[in-house]
Amino acid sequence: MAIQKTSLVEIAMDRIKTYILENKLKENDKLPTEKELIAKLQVSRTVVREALRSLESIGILKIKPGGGVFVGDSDFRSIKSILKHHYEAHGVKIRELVEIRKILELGALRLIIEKNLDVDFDYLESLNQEYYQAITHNWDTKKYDQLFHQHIIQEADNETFYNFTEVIQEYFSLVKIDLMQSKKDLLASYKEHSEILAGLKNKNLEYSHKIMSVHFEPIFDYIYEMEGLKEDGTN
Amino acid sequence: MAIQKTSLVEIAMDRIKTYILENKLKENDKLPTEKELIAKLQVSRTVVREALRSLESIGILKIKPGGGVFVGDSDFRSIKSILKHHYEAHGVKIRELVEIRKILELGALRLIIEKNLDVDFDYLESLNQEYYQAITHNWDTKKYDQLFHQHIIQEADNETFYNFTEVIQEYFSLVKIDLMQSKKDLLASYKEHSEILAGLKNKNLEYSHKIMSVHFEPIFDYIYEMEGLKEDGTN
DNA sequence: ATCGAAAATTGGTCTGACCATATTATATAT
DNA sequence: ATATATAATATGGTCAGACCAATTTTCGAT
Repeated sequence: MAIQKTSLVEIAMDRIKTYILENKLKENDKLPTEKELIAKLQVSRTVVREALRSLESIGILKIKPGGGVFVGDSDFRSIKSILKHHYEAHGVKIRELVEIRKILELGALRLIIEKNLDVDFDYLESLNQEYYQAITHNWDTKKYDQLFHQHIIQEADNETFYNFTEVIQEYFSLVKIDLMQSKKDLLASYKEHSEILAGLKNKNLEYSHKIMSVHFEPIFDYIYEMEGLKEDGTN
Repeated sequence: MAIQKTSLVEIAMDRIKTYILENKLKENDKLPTEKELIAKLQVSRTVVREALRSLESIGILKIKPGGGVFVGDSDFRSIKSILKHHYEAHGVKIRELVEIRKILELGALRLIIEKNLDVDFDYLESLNQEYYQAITHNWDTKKYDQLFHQHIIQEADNETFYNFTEVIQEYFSLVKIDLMQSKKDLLASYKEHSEILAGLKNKNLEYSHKIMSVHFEPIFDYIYEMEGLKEDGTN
């Protein structure tokens, strides 16, 4: 078993992370300057800078030239950028992402109903009405559809779940998918949204699950059609 | 709107990422040396090094002292380390993680049945038998239980789904949770595993979902009890 | 052809310098 | 006294050159 010696940069990274935790620094709080860190950690500026850069690239820090070093936002932006590169390098099967989204959406419905949560139906219905307006006015509907689904997940009262879903959604948005829905399809989609809300109102898990499944069907149809038309596994 | 000038390091990072993509470098493939990158990118060694370090910290590269720079494994190790820090800084509600796990496991069952996948029941049953042995011999059972669940997810034929689940699992493993199951509870758990497999064999989604839900009940009971005993939201 | 020592390559760290931007202090005008 | 413009300072960004440590390659002895 080869014991690999830890580099000074890694040690510095750990100590800076620990510094943040021990001092309970929150987002945008200021860290010691490079010069101070050099004194504290007793290493060269090279090491301090490489450590800071690394921590910045994983989103833990934010470096403002001329200003100082600050604690970064915990918005998982760095995770999204990692997935972006992973996608560009390896591709991803759209089918897999859609399957995941379906599972998550079904799961959100389950959480809402099983935990007997109060849902902001007024807002969800207003979102769906905007969706309807977009459909009838031939605007871009995708945005409104997405907002609706996103908000249902938000209603599941699970922040971690919501965060992960957002990451998946970001991943998903990298993939070009144009499933050219006719106005008839879109109106059906709108109707399904309404029915899902009805299912939620009645706390009918089975029904809302059924409708949500139907709601995903055209997407799967489209995907299976696509998969039949090409060989490479990048989409 | 403030246009922020991009630093040379960021530009270098982009160019190196692009280099990997354009040359279709795979895991462990070698990149140009620092010296060569300095010549290629026409920047100082400082910039090249900070760019390489940053790319290493997000898992895209792997730097071997004395050896060279290589493409990193795409095992999401960096994402896990980001989540680790996020957990240490913000904590996480166990309830949320368990809810997510339940949703994912139910989802896996759904994918297997809806896609009519062939499942390696022999292996799953052998895993469950090991679980049984561990229970009766008073060994540590957690490992075997985990293997069983992990493999079910693996059977869902969705690599992205599996990867995300693994990340969640890693996140989960950071949390200390000891739900002290009695031998009686464990035997019930073992039985439920068997019933889940039976449900899968019969392609009975409803049944396997029901058993899986029951399977999670003691965990939720434990968690709700815990939540009642403390106020801080860190667990 | 094999093995081992020597040499070259490669990344790791240190120092000191200079630049650009942001912040702070100071002087000035009102 | 306050507000504003200006200068001084602090901070991160980049560059250059040097030396160290680990790895890889080269090459001679066997």
